[in-house]
Amino acid sequence: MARVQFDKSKVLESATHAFWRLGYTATSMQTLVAQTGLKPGSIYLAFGNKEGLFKESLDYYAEQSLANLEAMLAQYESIEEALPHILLALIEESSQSEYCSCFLVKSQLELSDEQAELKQHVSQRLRKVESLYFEGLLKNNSEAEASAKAASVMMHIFGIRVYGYHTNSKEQLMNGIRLGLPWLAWETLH
Amino acid sequence: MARVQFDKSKVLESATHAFWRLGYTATSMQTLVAQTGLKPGSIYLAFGNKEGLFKESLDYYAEQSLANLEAMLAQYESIEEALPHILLALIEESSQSEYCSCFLVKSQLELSDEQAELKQHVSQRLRKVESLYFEGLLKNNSEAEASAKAASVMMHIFGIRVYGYHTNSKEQLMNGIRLGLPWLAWETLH
DNA sequence: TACATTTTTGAATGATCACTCAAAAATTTG
DNA sequence: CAAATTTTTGAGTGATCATTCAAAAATGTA
Repeated sequence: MARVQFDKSKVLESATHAFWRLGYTATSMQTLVAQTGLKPGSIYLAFGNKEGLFKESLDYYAEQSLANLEAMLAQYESIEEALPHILLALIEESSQSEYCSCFLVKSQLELSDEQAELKQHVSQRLRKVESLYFEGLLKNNSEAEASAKAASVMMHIFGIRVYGYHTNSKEQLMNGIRLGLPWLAWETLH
Repeated sequence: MARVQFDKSKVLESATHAFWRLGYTATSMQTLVAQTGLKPGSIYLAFGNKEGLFKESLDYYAEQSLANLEAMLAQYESIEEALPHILLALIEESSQSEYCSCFLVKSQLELSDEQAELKQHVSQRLRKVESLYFEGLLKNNSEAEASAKAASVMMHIFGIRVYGYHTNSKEQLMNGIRLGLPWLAWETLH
């Protein structure tokens, strides 16, 4: 019956989906066994334990997010032009049914000091996103300006991730974002 | 041995602390028994079940937060003057050790669609906070302006709650907030 | 083909989960 | 004070938790 090595990215896809939707603690190994189609032993051989599978799921998600972000940034002349499209996409996403906020943000807030190592793992991925914005902003801004603007962008993204998870008002989110980020090139958003 | 009815607010104080720190799922009834000093039977008689205790803990926290917010607002002439102090306090809070973000924000993000009722319970308290800002902003703004500004304030607060949970940079947070909320009366901040 | 190695299988494990309930203690009622 | 009612006690419940491991199957190597 046993086939050769399972498709790791398919397994991570379904594990990520489960962890993202339910959270780390609320996702049981039994759920993961059901969702991935793997037997317990295979999961433990490949990932060590539940925490190992969670970490790899986080990385799987983070890599996809960063790649997606870099692709968006590459499409536009400047980050000031790209960000309105990026933020609009986040707002659109937040109005979908079964919206799960951001896996990284949810995980960051779920983990307590008792899981310090996991928490740091998540923080690192979030900082990577911020540094991507920071680097882009350095083109047209001083270091101090770029730093403040990157922080402002991150806070607005976190805002969308939380606000969009409980309210369902695209217009309200758009108005808030436009007001808080007036230095972006909103006019290119036709 | 049995004393008369336990001190409900003391019990809610410790239950809130546990739920806030660890999250709903990761806080076991055994932990709650240990933290509150109550025996399982007493908890179930008084609160029905774990979810009941969680709801009352949320209300306990939300009422304190709202009271605190109203007290801050009452201290200043306008909300534009009060908000810099309120936000500064949130930033200061985020740099403390054992910082747990915001109980409402954490709970909001932890709960999935399978706990729709609880999720709505949390959303309601968050909307109450926003409406408080909205009402205050109506004094000096049109309805549309007040609505957008309230959304912007909420997003910045969510931003502080998430950003402050993983980074430890008061200065970075302050710069981001000042940049995103330029219509506040920052000059009155000494 | 024969043997060694790797991978999968899935029932079983002890620990911990949310929760129960009959007995005991404290309080209220008459 | 005695009976009725309310509250507390805490050991015990079945369910579910993360994890294990010996046997079976598949693959690699000669």
